[in-house]
Amino acid sequence: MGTESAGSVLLIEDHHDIADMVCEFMEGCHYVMDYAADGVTGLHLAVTGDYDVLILDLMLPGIDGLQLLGKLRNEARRDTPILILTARDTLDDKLSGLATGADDYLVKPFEIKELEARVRALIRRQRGQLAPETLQVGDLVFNTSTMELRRGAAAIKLTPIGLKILRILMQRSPRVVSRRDIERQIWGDILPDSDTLRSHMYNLRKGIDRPFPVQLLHTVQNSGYRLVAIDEKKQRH
Amino acid sequence: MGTESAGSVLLIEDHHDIADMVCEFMEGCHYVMDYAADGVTGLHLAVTGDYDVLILDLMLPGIDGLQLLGKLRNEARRDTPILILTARDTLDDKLSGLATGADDYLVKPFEIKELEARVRALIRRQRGQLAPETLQVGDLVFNTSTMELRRGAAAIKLTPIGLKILRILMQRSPRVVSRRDIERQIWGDILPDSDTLRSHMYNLRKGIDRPFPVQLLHTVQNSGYRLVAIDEKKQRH
DNA sequence: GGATATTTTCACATAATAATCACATGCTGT
DNA sequence: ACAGCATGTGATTATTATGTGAAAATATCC
Repeated sequence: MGTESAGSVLLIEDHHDIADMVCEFMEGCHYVMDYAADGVTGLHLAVTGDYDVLILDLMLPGIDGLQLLGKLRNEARRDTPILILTARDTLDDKLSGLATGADDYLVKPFEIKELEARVRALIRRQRGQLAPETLQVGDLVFNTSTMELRRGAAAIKLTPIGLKILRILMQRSPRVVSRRDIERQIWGDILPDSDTLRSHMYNLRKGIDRPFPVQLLHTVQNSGYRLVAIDEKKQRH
Repeated sequence: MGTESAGSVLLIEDHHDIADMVCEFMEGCHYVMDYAADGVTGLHLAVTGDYDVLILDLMLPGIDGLQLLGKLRNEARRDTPILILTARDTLDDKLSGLATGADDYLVKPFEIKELEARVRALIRRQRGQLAPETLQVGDLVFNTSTMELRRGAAAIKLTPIGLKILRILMQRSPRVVSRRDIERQIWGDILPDSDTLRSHMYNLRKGIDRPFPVQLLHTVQNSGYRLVAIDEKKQRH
């Protein structure tokens, strides 16, 4: 069952030999390939279909590749990521291709592996798979891009510093994070006079743990704190 | 008015001559540039700062560029678009760079204009500027080509800056947009002396929220603002 | 050039958050 | 059991962030 698709790709290219080679290789990498040999067909497919990425040759029978690109972006208003793959290698070609709305530009002759790597990068970004915007520990979910925090169904409100501390703990979970580490990340080198962190940890715990039956935030004497879902019933030194 | 920023870019590069050249050119194109000459500084800036794009050299004093990239993606979990700019030109270098999480890879020596075009493409995609002409959040609809704005049946009139801010917030909805981010997109790096944004946010809120029962514009202390329709039901504290 | 619209600046109000403190509780090794 | 330190608890105070509204400065339009 390992045959999940790596993504669907439309290749618009009039050289059959190159097209075949690309399709074959990409299919070997689990992409679902579609193929158009001329601009009109290509544009039509690009508008109607739902591809993760387009690979576009610039010199096509029918419509010129740049025109196609322009139409797709400005008229059809599709924002499918586009990689231009062409023999045109002058600076101006690259500039106008990227300016018209392409996301990447690769010059022939090219390494097929590089093509695949660039396509993968485009898909990865499109899907937002780079850095998941949510951190999760147990049933605690922190969406760092909306700053929403919830445990199970309940929304939780924390203060800015509380959130910062929580983020650090979630990032390092299930490891122990030392007080000093937290302090340094929050305040840098000039720490407050008093042991403020204690209060913050108290309030953090009040927010994320007190209303719930299972504790996530654990104190490790003399070491620091750790955020973890599992119980330590097994721990019995 | 006039000096809108094209985006903020962090350049991590240990060759001062290249760095100077790049910064100078990019600033000429209205980018706000920041610069780190070694890996540690670069990583720190990348994690704490809030850039539209990173340009990363692979051979750095301190941390290796690939390590930096990995840490940024996997530990700090930042998804800032990254363009690798390096003299390493083997296929394997490119593959591992892209695989580790880079979005683009440009080999030295390079054309500065191509670098700029690629950076621009990354920012364009990140900001979703190919977005549909009508933006919608809840019952708030903004037609960006006619500049018409309405909430439900009611037409709303805003000032130019108000509209710009609103557009930024709508494009990124439901995400939090930091004040700094908004300020940079409106004023570039020469900000007004006073905290003008506050007034604008006040007026924006007056325009789009005050006459209506459901709030769309939410303040997130110490982070920024976000525009969302759905609201937090029950909160605990 | 004067009317109009927009932006910036300011002063003050309010809300939210952080620092500090005093005391309570709990753990650790002898 | 005890001393000594580490951490929890919660209230109080200080500080900071943001909201509010108007007035001054600036740009824009005819």
